[in-house]
Amino acid sequence: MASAVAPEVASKVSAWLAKLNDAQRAAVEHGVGEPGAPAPLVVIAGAGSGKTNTLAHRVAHLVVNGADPHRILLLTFSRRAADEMTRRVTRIAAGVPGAAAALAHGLMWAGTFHGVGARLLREYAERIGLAPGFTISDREDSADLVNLVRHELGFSAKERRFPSKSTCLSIYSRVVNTGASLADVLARAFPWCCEWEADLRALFARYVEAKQAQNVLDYDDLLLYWSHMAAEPALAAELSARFDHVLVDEYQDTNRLQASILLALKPDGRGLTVVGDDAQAIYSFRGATVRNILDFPAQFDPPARQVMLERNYRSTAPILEASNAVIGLAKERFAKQLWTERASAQRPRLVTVGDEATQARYVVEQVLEAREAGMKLKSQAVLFRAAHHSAALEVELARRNIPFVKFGGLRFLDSVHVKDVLAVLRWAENPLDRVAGFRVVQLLPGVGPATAARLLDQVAACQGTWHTAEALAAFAPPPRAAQDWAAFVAMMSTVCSRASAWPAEFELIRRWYEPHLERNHEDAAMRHADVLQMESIAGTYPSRERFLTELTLDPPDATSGESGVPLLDEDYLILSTIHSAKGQEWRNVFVLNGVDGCIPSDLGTGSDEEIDEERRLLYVAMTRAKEDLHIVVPQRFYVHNQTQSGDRHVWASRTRFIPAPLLPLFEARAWPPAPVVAAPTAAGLAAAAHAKVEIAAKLRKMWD
DNA sequence: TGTGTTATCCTTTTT
DNA sequence: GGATAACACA
Repeated sequence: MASAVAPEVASKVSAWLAKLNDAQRAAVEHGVGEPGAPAPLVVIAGAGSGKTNTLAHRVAHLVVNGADPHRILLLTFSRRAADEMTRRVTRIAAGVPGAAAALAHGLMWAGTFHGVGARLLREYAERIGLAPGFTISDREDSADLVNLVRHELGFSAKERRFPSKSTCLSIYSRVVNTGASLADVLARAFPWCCEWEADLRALFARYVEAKQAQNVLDYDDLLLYWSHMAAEPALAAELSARFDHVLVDEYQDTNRLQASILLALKPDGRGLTVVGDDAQAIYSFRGATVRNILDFPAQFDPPARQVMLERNYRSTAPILEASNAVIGLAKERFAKQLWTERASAQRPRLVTVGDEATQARYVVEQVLEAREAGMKLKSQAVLFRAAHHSAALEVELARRNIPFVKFGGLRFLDSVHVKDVLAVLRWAENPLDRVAGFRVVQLLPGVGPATAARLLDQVAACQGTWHTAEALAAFAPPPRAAQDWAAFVAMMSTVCSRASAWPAEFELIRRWYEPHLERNHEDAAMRHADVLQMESIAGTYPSRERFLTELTLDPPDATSGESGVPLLDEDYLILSTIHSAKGQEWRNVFVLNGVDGCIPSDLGTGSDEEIDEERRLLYVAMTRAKEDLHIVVPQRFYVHNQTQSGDRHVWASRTRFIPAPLLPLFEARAWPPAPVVAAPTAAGLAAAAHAKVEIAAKLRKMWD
């Protein structure tokens, strides 16, 4: 194949190959130009080893050598990663005539497992007995449905408290994603729920029935249906033949179910490439298993080719040494030692501060200092284990008027008002979506769960004969809701019949919703602004169906410290959970709360595996830094979760992942620097007395 | 049957 | 310190 390439193209290809190191090049060229589909390949790519770049080059290389981009499936961890990859591939292949033309529409099949699953299922829906108009319910809606079922089965009235709706859903999800038995999952991950095994089984059975009756799929279903579809002999060959190359990024964070999909698509592994780093596996809480990548080669006969990328291009040597040392203490890991040529005299800093407020001030001052020295805010990031760890910092940043964008944690979509509006859309899209309908009708004053249930039964009963709006009009509302009923029916009938085009119907819904919003919420003005923002986002999607699907699968994940997201050309600081920071890098990185109880989280210290996962989390955080790394250790820590007694602090100790023998790899210091204390002379005492007077005066002045 | 109030849970990370 | 469930009342 390569020999068929024109000379000027060949020289361009060799130019980009020359920029890669030997291992990267081996990964890029593997099997390309040989007859038949390439043998299976696994790339173990250390942090900062140019993994994304290598994968992008491989895709581009395949395309330049004749692969059809429409027949390449690229599975990434997030939508953002997929877009980034598509951009790079297009850029690399630009200038190669045939390839550039083929890539004019980008990569058609780049996305997350869930996103691609949703697309395939819509396409094949009718052949697998699924109504093509299915809606996808997010975590919260799925939990609400579990809750409905739970009440229906009478489990809410048990003498001993039944597990909460979200616990039930987590258990269900884990069973589905790991392929383990319910008993195993309960024993290993939810030991306190073992006594409920039989009831849970009944609950899950009803939950599945309810989803099917309502034409709703949850996240897990997107994978589950895909996996069953790919295993179905009638469809397997067709699906498998559809893609010549399947490439998977971040393979260490995939679960058994996802691995089974890959295997069904490419049973002999030919055409399959997976990339990942076992040292960065941080998603076992959602069923991911590092065994997927470790056991990948032996799955095939002959075993998959294995390429290791160990040269780090990102961090300076001292940062890398410290990171290597931290991960080196893990129990089980893949032998690999990252190295770099980027020398620096600056070791990572281990900074002890008094408390969280001081930690916030330290970060802000260091950020501004770096900013003064010419480092943009955007090149700096603050990382933390849990979303709420940044609370004190956010206050300080707001106070000092420093713009920031936060990734991870609470989402736009989690707020009640956003969910209310989405529920209207989802109900219109899918009249059988009971969770959505249940939510919508109860917005009307005078309508509660009982009336809502009656109404929904009636809507469901006349499916096929009547439309939703007609069923609503025929319903006799309770007296208190009578006044609002006509407007409600009018709005629903316009939206259901699509009498108003997308996205105009959004405005219709907003206008209907406004009075209810104001009646139910004190802070209606702020919430109203969110709804308006959602309206403008909605305008960027071609249809209601696309809007709903993509919003649940890929919710906007950044929240801004300012009102409204900062403009793109504006400079802002990045705040992010460590999980959301995966795959990214910054020149200057701060890790908050480097203490036991935060990293590792005290909720994750049950088993050795859990502790090792927390260790990898710290490793991921540290390896995001290119030039400077600060791990901040507050000594005094406010206890959020305390019983009655109230205002307690706890004395925290440095994270166990940086034990004493590792300290020489860090520059340890305290902040603010301890003042040089002179012996208490008479003059000193006098000065101290003077200071007291000044403070007292200041306090009084506060109220002038 | 709907709603407002109080008590009690749980509290990580995300497609 | 926030959401959710049980409870009492209208």
